[in-house]
Amino acid sequence: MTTEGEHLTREERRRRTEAAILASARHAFATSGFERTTIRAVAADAGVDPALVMQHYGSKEGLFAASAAWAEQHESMLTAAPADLPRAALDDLLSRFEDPAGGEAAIALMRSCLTHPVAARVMRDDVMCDRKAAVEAALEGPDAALRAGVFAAVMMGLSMARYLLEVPPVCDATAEELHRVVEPLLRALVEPPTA
Amino acid sequence: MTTEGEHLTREERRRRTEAAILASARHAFATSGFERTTIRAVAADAGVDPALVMQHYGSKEGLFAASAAWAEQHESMLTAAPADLPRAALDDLLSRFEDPAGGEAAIALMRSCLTHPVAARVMRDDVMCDRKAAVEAALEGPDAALRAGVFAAVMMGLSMARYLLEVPPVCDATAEELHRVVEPLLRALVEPPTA
DNA sequence: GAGTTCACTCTACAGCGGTTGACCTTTGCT
DNA sequence: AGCAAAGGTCAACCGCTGTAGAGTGAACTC
Repeated sequence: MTTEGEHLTREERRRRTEAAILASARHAFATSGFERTTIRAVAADAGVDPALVMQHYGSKEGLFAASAAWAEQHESMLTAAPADLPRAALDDLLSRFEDPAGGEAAIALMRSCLTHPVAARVMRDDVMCDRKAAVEAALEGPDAALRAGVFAAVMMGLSMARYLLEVPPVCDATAEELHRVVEPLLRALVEPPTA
Repeated sequence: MTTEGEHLTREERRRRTEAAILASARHAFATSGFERTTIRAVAADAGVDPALVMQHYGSKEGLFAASAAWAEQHESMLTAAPADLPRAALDDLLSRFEDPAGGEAAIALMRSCLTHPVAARVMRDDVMCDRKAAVEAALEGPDAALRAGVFAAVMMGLSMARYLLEVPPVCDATAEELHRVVEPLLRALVEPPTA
């Protein structure tokens, strides 16, 4: 493809096509999941030959690994006091998915995390356990580990309902509404079990 | 297959092999998702020729439709007072997934609900919206619809973390521990927002 | 300005997987 | 017994998809 821009250095060309391929791949993986996206479709969308995709990323697995990613969680998740955790976690979720590139990468990971072994491992060990650890560190009292795990599960359920399944009331809600409804819920997890 | 039982009527034979195929299919779909399970594998596991599967269920989609299902929710979900909803919902979830056949059918549906169009539709429109409606009917106050939707999202997140992704602290917890940790959380959603 | 390198394309292979139609074999009816 | 029907098998087709290898033309080097 390479629009009619002139005088592109070789490396510049390479970077552009590589970026184009990656963008198409992210979109395809985020939309259709790993199994349903074909190298050919990605290549066509990027205006490129299928074989070129292989040359750049080695294999479909390699392309997926480069496309599906979970950006670092915000520092606020790690440093927040228990009382501030709910807000920090929701902010982290919202900003992560609204980011244009990172959002699709995150969606691509989630989309396949129930059916693709590597995506499942990343989701379980990296995303969920990191989340859990961050929350658990701030918790006290009994069931701290389980409460942290449930915290992570809730965030995952919300993300999937809002961005992947697109369940009506959740995917249409504004950020404010979500804060209003979800934060009290998370607070019930984070606060030491009253009584 | 057809173990060495004697004198089976034709219809009886048919029922048995059909049941064997369905059991294998449920297991395969629940374990690997729609795209990764092959008719051939299902047939082999059931000790049957692949073509027979087609004859019984018409197509892979038909087999999936027969395998992935979401049993009716317990009446308690529909008749519970708001204060009892959390317990009813958790009981519904736990008993649904521990049921030997229904559990795999439910897992099969969830496993593919992010990547298979029909499964996604069923999950969104039937499961989530029914759940939401049941909860919403019991709620009052502002954001009732959204709170009901978030309620459904939380249940989905828990199910996936526990039965599909198998995230450590959540999948190892006993029913009692889950009740102890999750119910207060749901109560925060169900109770009218205490200003 | 000639040769090399590198991005890129074309063509083809090989395997898999859903699906089909012809065939066999046992059951049930008369 | 004999015929029809239904459960079940076998072999094959056909399209798709990941992947590999040879080739091409433009960009860089000297």
